[in-house]
Amino acid sequence: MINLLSNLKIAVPENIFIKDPESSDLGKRIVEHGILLIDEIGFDSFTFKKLGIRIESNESSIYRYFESKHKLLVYLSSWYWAWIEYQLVFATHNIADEEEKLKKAIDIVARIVKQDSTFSHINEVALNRIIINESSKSYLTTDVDVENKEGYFKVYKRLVSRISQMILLVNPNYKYPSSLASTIAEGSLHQHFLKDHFKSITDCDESVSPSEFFVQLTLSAIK
Amino acid sequence: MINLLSNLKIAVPENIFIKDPESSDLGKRIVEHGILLIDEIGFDSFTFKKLGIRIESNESSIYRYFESKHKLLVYLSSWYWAWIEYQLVFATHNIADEEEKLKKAIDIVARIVKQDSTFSHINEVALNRIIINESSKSYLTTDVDVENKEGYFKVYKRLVSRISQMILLVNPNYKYPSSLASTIAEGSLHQHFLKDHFKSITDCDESVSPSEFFVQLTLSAIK
DNA sequence: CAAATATGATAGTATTACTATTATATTCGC
DNA sequence: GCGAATATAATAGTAATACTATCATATTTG
Repeated sequence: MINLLSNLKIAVPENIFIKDPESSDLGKRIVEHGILLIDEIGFDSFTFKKLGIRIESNESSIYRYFESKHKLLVYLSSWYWAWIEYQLVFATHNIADEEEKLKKAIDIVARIVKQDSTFSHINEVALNRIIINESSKSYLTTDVDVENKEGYFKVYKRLVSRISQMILLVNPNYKYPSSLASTIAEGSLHQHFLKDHFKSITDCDESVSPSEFFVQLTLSAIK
Repeated sequence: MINLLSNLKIAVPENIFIKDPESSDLGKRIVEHGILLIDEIGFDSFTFKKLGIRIESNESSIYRYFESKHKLLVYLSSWYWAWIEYQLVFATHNIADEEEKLKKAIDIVARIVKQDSTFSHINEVALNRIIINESSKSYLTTDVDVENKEGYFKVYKRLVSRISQMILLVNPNYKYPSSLASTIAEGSLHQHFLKDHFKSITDCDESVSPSEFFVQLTLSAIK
């Protein structure tokens, strides 16, 4: 699988960036070290100036790729969800039983991420931490509706819709497939956050995973 | 109920503020118009300078009540959850049946807020919108762990724990009471957000409420 | 090899999130 | 009713942020 897919590129909506960071060496370094720096100091403290120093490039050059740090976060979120979607489609493709398929899908969305060597400049483990800690800041803004119209969140919405479809294939009469799917996606990030910071209000730990919890929740709700 | 409780004060952890805003007229105006202004322009654009102009007071005076706008947000979140907790305790107190009790509790946490005239300077409807749109920013920070140790989030955690206890009273063998409770609390805010901005990934609208969805989800999971 | 394109360096701007200081009101104890 | 304490207001100042603009210098390409 690793070698088979070495030419694969994760597709992110084109209007999120000014210049495609995948198209140049500098672009890839911006994304690579952008992920590492946001993971280290948090999105709020992150600036293009600090990133410029880190990659020994110039603030002004980074602005040629992304209009703002907010757009970089939207880019990283889209990349992450497109990558999860690709894993989900790949892993569920040859499962015949619809219920098994759904269980696998939930597991992929809710599990903790492992490094994927297919995309050498992306540290998926660090990116996963960013998604857990920062991704909601990408849409909790006053411009959500404008940016949503521009398609900034379509990758995420498409993934949730896929899960929603899978739920309906297990039970075509279930009344809340979209709400359940969005609860699985957002809720599993939240459970990961809770186990790292607010342990008293989650049951998730080394022995209980968010995947396990959401599989039980989902199957009992729809059956 | 309104007159009965006219002396009631919602208790917020004392170390969140420098000076208790409930203790003076200016303090109340800071909270009152802080809510309205954050609701209008969003937390990210909100500044103490703008609030000072709005209430015809001085930026420096506001800093005598709250160390930063972040602390004001933590204060507002705590106030909100303490207010929800009080409603929850009050409304479920005389329900004998544990399942009915839990259903009522979920409804109170997940329903859309109506104005409560008990606290005249607080616009609960605007505050509810702030909680939906901004409250996760109060804990998605690099200092969560420090602030958590200081007790900044204890009101929220206590509310989730109450729901968790109620779940266990319906089914003492259910494996994930805390994760389910935290999913209800956070998830219902998220569903409200989705119905306002990302309609395609929720089933909630005028006819289906987040309360209804989470009641069905919860009861089928634990029974 | 010239032209186009990419990157780098520098400077500048309005705003933010504060801190510090001093002045002026208001309230309180006696 | 007065002096002291406390609350609020006014002003100034600071380092950092989130950019924009301009010009210079590499590098690539046709």
